[in-house]
Parts: sequence; C-alpha cells; structure tokens
Amino acid sequence: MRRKTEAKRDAILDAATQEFTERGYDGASMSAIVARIGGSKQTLYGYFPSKDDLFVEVMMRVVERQVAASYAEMKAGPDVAESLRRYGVHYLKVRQSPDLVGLVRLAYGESGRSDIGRLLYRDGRMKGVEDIATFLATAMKEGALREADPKIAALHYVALLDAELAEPVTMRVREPASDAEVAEVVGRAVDVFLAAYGRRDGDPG
Amino acid sequence: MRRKTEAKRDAILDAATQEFTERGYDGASMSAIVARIGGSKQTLYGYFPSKDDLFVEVMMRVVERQVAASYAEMKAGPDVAESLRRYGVHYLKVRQSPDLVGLVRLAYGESGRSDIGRLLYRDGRMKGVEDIATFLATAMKEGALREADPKIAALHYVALLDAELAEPVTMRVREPASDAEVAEVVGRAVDVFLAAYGRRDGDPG
DNA sequence: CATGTACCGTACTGTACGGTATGATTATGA
DNA sequence: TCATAATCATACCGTACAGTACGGTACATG
Repeated sequence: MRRKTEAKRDAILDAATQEFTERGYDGASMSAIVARIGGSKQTLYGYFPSKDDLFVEVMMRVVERQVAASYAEMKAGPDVAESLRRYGVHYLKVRQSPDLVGLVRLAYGESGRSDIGRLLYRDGRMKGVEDIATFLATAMKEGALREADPKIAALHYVALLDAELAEPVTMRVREPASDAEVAEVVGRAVDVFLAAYGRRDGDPG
Repeated sequence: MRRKTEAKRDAILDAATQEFTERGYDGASMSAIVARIGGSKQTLYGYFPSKDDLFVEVMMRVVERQVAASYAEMKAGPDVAESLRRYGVHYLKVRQSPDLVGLVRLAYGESGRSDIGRLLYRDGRMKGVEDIATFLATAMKEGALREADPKIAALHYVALLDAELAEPVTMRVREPASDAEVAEVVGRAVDVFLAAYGRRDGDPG
C-alpha cells in the first residue's frame, strides 16, 4: 500500500503558511491553498480535518522555526553590551521578516476569538523574554549589571528593540530597515538599557 | 419631510463598533449590527453605502475619541518626571480598555490588506508620539533632560510603557492591570527613561 | 503482480453573508 | 393636514467558501 508522506504534509503547511500570512484567517481559502501546490482538496482534508486544525499547525510550526530559533541566539559572555547588541540585531532581523510580520498580524487579529494568540505569546514571546531574563540575571549576579527584577528588565529591553521599527513595519508605514539601520536602532536600545540597568560609575563590585 | 438624524447615525456606529471589535472585520455581519439596535438593513445602508465605509468610519471615530483624547493629556510642567508619570497612567488606562484593545487587534489584523492600519498608526500612535516628542524637546531645551533626538526618546518612552502590559492584555494572557499596578508599571518605565534621558548628576545646567 | 491506499479532479451540498428589492408604516416639516 | 422622506420587516439574489461525494488513476508493498 501507499503511505502518507511527511513531504506532502510539509508542502501543504508551506502553502497554507503563505496563504494565511497573506490573506489572514478568514481571507484564506482551502481551495486556494490546494491550488498553490496543485492537488486535490480531498488530499488536504486527508492530512488536516479542518481549516482550524490546519491553522493551528501552521502557527505552531512558524513559532518553533523562527521565533524559537531567534531567541536561541542569546549567548552568555563577559561583554554584556556586546551580547545584548548581537541578540538585538538577530531579533530585529527576524522580527521584520515578512513571515513573522504576517504571523504577528494573524496572532493579533485572531486573539480576540481564538486561543491562538495566547498560545503564540506563551511559546514565542514569553519564552524569549525568559531566555533574556536568565541571561540578565546571571549578568546581575556577576556584577555586570545592577540588581533588578530580571524579567522586567528583559521586557524593557525587548520593548526598546521594538520601539522604532515593529509597529511601523507591521502597519506598512515603512519598509523593513536595512542592516545598517538595524545596527543603529539596536545601538540606541542598548544605550538606554545600560543607562538604566548598567552598573553606575563608582558602584562597588 | 423627515431627516436622517445624527442620533441614529451614532447608534449605528456604536453597534458597529461593538460588533467589529468583538468579531473582527470578516466576522462582523451587517445583519448582526442591525439586530443590535433593532431596525432594518435598508436603514443601515441608507447611512453607510457599504461594510467597508462603515468600518472606516468606526475606526476613525474610535481613534478620535480615545487615542487623541489620551494623548491630549500631556501637560507641560516644571516636574518632568511627574508629567511623564501622569501621562503614562492615563495612556495605560486607555490602552487597556476593551475598546482600544479591540481596535488594535483590528488594526493589526487588517494591516496586511487594507490601509486602515496605516491610517490608524498615523492618526493615532504617531500623533501621540509627536506630542510627547514636543514635550520632551522643550524639557531638553530647558535643561531638564539631556540633549537627544526627541522623537526617538518619545518612541522609547511609549515602548517602555507598553512593555509589561500591552501584549499580554491584547493576547488575553492576563487581565488588564488595576490602577495600583498601572502606577507601578509607569513608575518603572519612568525610572528607566530618566536613567537614560535625565540629566546626569553633575552635568552643567 | 495484485491489492489497498494515497492522490487527483470535479462536481456537489449547505450555509452564511453583502447587498438589493419591495411594500407597508411612521414621523416630520411646509 | 398632507406630502415626503425615513424607517421597518422580510424576502430575495448572487456569490463565496468549508466540507463531502465519487469515480478514476498512480504507486508502494505484500
């Protein structure tokens, strides 16, 4: 006999990801998804029992692939500023990518009705913030940063990273920033962050 | 003869605002909007020629009423920290209200396809940021804050205000914060902001 | 090679919705 | 008062789409 292949499943998910991020949940059509890969609706429904199920799988996969990968870049090191900077640059690049922008639009748009936003926030954003918080906690303990609530500090840092670009890009008020501009934006965020959370000159330690 | 009344128009817009913020653009139904106020579809179409037009009017009105009003709270004064704090408290209260949360979800959700997000960002957020920037510029000139790009400083401040609450509330990961908690959140944001943008001890001026 | 299963294509069902049509009723202003 | 326009109730049209049915074909495995 013949078996359902993982390749086919992935192809469907790829097409669905495109369709959902481009048209939103309601705007996306199951027939259109099928049309993107060529094949039959019956095959699609053989892999995913409903539009809702397909949607959830799409969201989960994007989160795992992109968001998680982005946050994993955090590296502990002696130079806190440099670690923050490197993380920030990677984060903003991913944050501006069409896929993630589409995902964020979806998550916000659906967050009023479904639990997908919740889920995405927990597995994506929150996990990343916790990673930063862990890094910051270590830096605080080692005396590289002043003592403070590491969770809140992490939220502040991510917010500062998002400050200049996230909303305008999502709202299509401006284009994604170039690498050079990203570097500047991150630099300003790090400056503000360290002014608040860095050890003050003359502090003991 | 009889005239179309502003009261009726408002009633329709109220019902439509509810429907849109609860169900999203696609999820909202013109018949359901009519059902909320009791009346006829024909009457609705007498005031608004299409769902799109109605939607735009709804969005404009919410922006004018809430966002603009919120940002207008900015008061110039000798005590910069106090001004920032007062503004922050007012801003976060509005930002957490069901109406504005629904609006933000809509704006994000539709930003991929329509221009409504763009429009909303310009008339809402951007206008507010500019107001803060103006305030900050004055404070900088008067020596209450260090010299810096006021626009970026304003973006940083708003981002810091949003850091702890905006996304979790929008994603329904947590309930809106109480007044007491809002005060704490704003306090932390102001502390970080002033650490970065306040005059350093010993600076001239 | 035979058979069970995936796959394709297409047509179909039921439903929901935006927008229109119609005709009766009610309030308003000249 | 009386004409005029707004309002109401309801039925209707066209369309789009989620999901199903069905008949036929390709393919892997026993």
